[in-house]
Amino acid sequence: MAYNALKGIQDILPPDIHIWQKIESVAREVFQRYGFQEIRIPIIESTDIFIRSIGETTDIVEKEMYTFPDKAGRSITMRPEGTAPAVRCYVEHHLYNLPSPQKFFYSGPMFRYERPQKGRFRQFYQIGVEAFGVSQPSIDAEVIAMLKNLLEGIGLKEVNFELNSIGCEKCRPDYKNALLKFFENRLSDFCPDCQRRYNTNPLRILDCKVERCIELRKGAPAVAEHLCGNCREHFNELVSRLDLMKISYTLNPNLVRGLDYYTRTTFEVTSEHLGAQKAVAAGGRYDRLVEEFGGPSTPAIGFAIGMERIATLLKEIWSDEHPSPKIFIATLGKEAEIEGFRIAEDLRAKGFWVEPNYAGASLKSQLRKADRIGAELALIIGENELKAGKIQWKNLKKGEQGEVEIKDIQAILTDNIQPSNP
RNA sequence: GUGGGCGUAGCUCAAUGGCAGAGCACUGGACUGUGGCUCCAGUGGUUGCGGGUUCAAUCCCCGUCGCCCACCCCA
Repeated sequence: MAYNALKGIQDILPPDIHIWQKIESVAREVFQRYGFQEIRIPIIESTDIFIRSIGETTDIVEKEMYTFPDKAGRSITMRPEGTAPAVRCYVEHHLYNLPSPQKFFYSGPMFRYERPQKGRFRQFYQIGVEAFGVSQPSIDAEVIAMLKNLLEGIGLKEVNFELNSIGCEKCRPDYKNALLKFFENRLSDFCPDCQRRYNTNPLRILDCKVERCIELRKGAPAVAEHLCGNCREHFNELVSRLDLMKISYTLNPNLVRGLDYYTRTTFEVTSEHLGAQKAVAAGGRYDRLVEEFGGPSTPAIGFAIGMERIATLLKEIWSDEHPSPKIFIATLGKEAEIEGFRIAEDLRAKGFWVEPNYAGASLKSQLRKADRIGAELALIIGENELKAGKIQWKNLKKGEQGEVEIKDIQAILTDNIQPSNP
């Protein structure tokens, strides 16, 4: 084997690709009902865009970005996530001048230079949505409902919605200070990672899995108690909307997003059927980001779905469903092969998936192939049939067989198979 | 970046310091032009790569590359 795909980067082939297509088609259908329109945005951007939005001290920016100089020496980065490019797009095209809200979705690969593991890759695919221009919590609830409908639409069950508010630029600093104060004099008892987090992202200490740290942080100030009036009201309203829609969720005060731009609402959908990387979708508000990118103050909210993780879950549900040919044409001899070629084109024009026999082979091996590729109907053309202007047909699922004049093929097809493939 | 596990046929995996195997898949035959089931045969390997120990290494040792899982972090 001369070449392999790069570490953490994988090919997606049939039959897996059919699961991906299913996810994408359901997503499009759901997004349309909620008025989210597709945008196509680049996979490379100026490096600054990600540093400014995600945060200079985050792991993503510090060590996970594919960054390189282009031929003119500009620093280019392959997008590690989609929100920052979407916001850049929104501001660049002055979309804030259009009626508010503007709601978009996009899909495609993201890139992070990480050590791969279950559910984590260096090139991974997301479907992302962003809604600009609404500060009311109703859109938070709507976006979460849309995500729920999407996941249900593709048949995904047994997922948990987790919800939190991390406050706004007014109340988050207060909370952070309260947290720092709480950890200050017992910091040396925490694990090395938490001691590092104390400086980089103290909210993350709340999420540490080390048992000693879990014990030590009991009694730490809760974010809910430090939200300002507006943020508390926003969160309460969101929660009551979700209750109204009978969407079940778990309040998780430790749900901290790693990206700097998040404000207020954060949420995550997790599954227990995955490995350590169990979030299948996640998102939140980023009310400051548009302004930071040079646009007018514009609230916004979005989420991203991890395609590989969803596909992993769906693989179990969607085990053997994949498209297969409807008709196989088996022929014996050059003349028959040419006639079969003509019939194949005719049937394809009528919308059927037709597989011919390309190379000469025994009828036995041709029918074996027809069976193995999952064809429903075999058409057999040999010397005898050519002379008589007829073909043999065989229903491979039922085992029934018969003979029909070539001009009457259509009747056999409608008796034996569906008129077209999905 | 850190830690652990694993690399043998297309796939899933055996094996022993002494001829490298099975199942599945693929091709053909039993059945001159009729699939699935059965039976038979065939194709397919520098045992990831490099070095070392040894009369002899797929096996033991060292290095290296790759994959997997976990930590960190995140979709």
